[in-house]
Amino acid sequence: MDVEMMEVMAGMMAMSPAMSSVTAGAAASEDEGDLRRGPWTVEEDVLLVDYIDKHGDGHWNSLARCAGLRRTGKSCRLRWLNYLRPDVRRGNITPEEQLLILELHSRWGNRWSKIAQHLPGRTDNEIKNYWRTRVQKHAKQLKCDVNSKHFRDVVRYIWMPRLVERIQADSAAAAVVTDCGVEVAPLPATRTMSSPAGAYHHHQQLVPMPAAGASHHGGGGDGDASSEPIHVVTMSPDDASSRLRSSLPTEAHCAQFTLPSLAAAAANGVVGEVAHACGGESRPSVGDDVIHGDVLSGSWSELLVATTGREDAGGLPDFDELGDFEDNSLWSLDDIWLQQQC
DNA sequence: AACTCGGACAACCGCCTAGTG
DNA sequence: TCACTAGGCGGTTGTCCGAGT
Repeated sequence: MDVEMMEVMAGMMAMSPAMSSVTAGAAASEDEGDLRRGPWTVEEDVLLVDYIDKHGDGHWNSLARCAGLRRTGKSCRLRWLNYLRPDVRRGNITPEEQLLILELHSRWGNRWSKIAQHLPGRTDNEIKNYWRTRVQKHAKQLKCDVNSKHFRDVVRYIWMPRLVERIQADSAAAAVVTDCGVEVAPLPATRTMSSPAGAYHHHQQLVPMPAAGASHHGGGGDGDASSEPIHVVTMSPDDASSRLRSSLPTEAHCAQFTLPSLAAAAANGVVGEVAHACGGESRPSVGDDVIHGDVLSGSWSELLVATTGREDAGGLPDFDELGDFEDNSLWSLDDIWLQQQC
């Protein structure tokens, strides 16, 4: 464990009230058997990070023993993957990420780890939590099941277009004001977003989905829909020193998203691309209200009235006016993008 | 100021699958 | 072929914290 890592750990302790506040609580269960349970202490985190730093991960059960951790291998693995891993991104789910989650969930359902593969730095746990707390909340407001056709319609014809609108609006603002030192052209659907993972430079591309099994997770790897074009977002950390600091919420960076035309997508098979911008000083981003919450914050009834322009919308818009689509034909970003262009 | 409630998220649990002897 | 083990994954629970009353 080098000094830098220790500094990072201290920073993480400072930013994680749960971690610091539960240290005493975790000790209460320390004597229950040989294995500890409950929240991890800073000391345990240091042990785990230190060991993995020196020996790498994997073989979690033996790793837990060798590292001197009185934890199950599973617990160590989870702690590492969901919290301590250097490239874990923390903070609010951006509109782009929301859009991607909605899109991918429409394809794969609750395949959280599979979805997470396309959102670098985001863990399956985080995406799962997002879905349960945000998306299912909206479904509940609509008094319908999250997997129902009605809710899928709402997502496709209201939520996702609004996300796209937000992304476009933010991109327009970003074209005027950017603190990244990078010229951002006012292209459609181009925006600058903020992210708490400030230490990273993101190179995000929407490219054809890689072959099944390319996942670092190794398990599963079912190749369903693997031939479909899909977002693949890659990230490359600048340097080791910044990695864990990326979890600090005060830092931000900018990344530029570009969603090219369908024509271009059809021509080269690339649905879109997200160009990287820069790291830099933290500042409130454009569309901060969105980034810190849902685009669909506010009541659904208001939203539906606003969308349909009818007071008597009756809870759901008249989707028949919006075009046909098969019941089992879920939306795609292409559809949303096309709709926005009309 | 005290209390309640809901959101957010870390952590655990149980099941499944792949690998190995 | 079968049993065992490790790892992965999705579902669920527990806890903290902030907003609202």
